[in-house]
Amino acid sequence: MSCSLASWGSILPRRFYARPAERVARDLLGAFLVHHLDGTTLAGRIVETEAYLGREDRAAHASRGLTDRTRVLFGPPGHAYVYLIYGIYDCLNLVAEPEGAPGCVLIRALEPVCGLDGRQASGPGKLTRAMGISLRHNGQDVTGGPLVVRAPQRRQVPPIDVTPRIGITHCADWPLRFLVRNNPYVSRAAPAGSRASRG
DNA sequence: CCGCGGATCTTCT
DNA sequence: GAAGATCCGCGGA
Repeated sequence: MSCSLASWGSILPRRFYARPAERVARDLLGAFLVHHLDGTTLAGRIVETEAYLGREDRAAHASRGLTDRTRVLFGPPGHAYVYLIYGIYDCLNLVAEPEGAPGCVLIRALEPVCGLDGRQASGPGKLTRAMGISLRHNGQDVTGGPLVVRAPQRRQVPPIDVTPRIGITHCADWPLRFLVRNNPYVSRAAPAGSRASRG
């Protein structure tokens, strides 16, 4: 992999995101998160995601309904939802589902591709720090602009593991975490017994 | 290797 | 006023 644009596919269109969050989360594996910042390009391959749903998902911010904070989640798909966690780290999500229906995908780990200069991007808090992503990106369109997601150049689906989500107390056993199998850049390995797959 | 506590602050009750 | 989609460093086995 390199910083050359030829290494990546085209920008994922809005219709890619206008689907159930768990489908979007799965299909984002292998795609590239690309950030053009201050004349430089930062990029990484998405290797770990989690889906967060709507009302029924008590682990999701959207389960509390429409508030100032969750407005972006109810808006059109293909936008960034960035929030501050524990007063320290910013977490990046991509809004899924058709407009009006809440749902998003938390980006949890990247395999460094370009410009990260040795910075770790494994873990949602470290990822945003490495990529220069912060609260100012909240609500930004990721189908055009400085922060975009691009398809793999070849539409090859990597082997995928499915596990419960990390660090939550509600709905802690729902299988909504997706990771590229055996990839060394995932934030945590798949717990024993929770392994599932799709080729 | 595993578990625990602290940092730090926004959001919602 | 409490909890929280995190991370790091410490102590013990």
